[in-house]
Amino acid sequence: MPELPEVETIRRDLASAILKKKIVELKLNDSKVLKNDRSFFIESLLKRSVVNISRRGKLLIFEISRKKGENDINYLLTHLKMTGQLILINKNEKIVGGHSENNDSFEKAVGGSLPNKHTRAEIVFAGGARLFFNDLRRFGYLQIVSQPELLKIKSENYGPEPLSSELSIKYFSKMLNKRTSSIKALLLNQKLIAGLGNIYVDEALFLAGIRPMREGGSLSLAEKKKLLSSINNVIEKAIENRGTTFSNYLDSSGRKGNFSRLLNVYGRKGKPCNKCGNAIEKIKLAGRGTHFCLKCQS
DNA sequence: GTGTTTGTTATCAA
DNA sequence: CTTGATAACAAACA
Repeated sequence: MPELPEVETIRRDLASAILKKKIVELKLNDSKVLKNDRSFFIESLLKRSVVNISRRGKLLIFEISRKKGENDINYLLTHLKMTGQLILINKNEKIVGGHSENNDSFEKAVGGSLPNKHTRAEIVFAGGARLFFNDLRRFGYLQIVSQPELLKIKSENYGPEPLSSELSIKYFSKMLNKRTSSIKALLLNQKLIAGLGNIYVDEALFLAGIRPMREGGSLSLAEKKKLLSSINNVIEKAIENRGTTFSNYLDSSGRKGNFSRLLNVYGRKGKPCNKCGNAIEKIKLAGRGTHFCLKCQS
């Protein structure tokens, strides 16, 4: 389940590996993941290169080079949704392996050698590097958009980014004002705040000492401040640790994230709270598994 | 066979 | 128009 820190980790790794390299071959195995016409998709990418990689929330944005005489810039959007992976295999790397410490877990998480039955698309770069888009459940997608389309998507679908100046306490406070939804549901809403998913919402609420089922509008200013800094804190630390691997997230080298061992509540049902020792509760809220400590969160 | 996992959108309701 | 709640999607696993 890639959320902001996982997508950011992939973005950084790919940026240092594939920028300016020419795309020499495309293998599109599953038209369901393509949001464009197949021939348009190929024409938009083949014999071009990626000149920049950015991110908005959990959406990865590849800026594609123009050909001579072209004025409009196209972008390749990639959303990994729940089980999507982007794995880059360099020329002389073995298809499975290359990561000698955890070959077994790599192969298990990827679903075998590459490509495999979950490989929906493959991009081959000049020099031999291959980028595999794997997605077991096929919720993820690849989409070519123009610059105006990109700007529309970025502004209409996503609220402020954590760790940005746009996510001020003034905005955050106003955003929660008079809201009757649970704070959990509000934090999961990408239009209100971008990039958080089920794991980091639960973690941020634990750090702030706030129960997930509290109504957004019921938070005091002090609680809002605490929550905002907890969100920024957990996102920052998770990026530093290259994200969280819970079920099948892997970074672009096929490695797991290191933040998993720093989780306080997510996936820790019944285990002792790291602060007080009480058992961690798990309930269903906003349609999602929700973890919290009854004693430390109020 | 049943329940559970979650990011996002569609749909319906108030 | 805004807000909120819920189902649906998809595939695998316990």
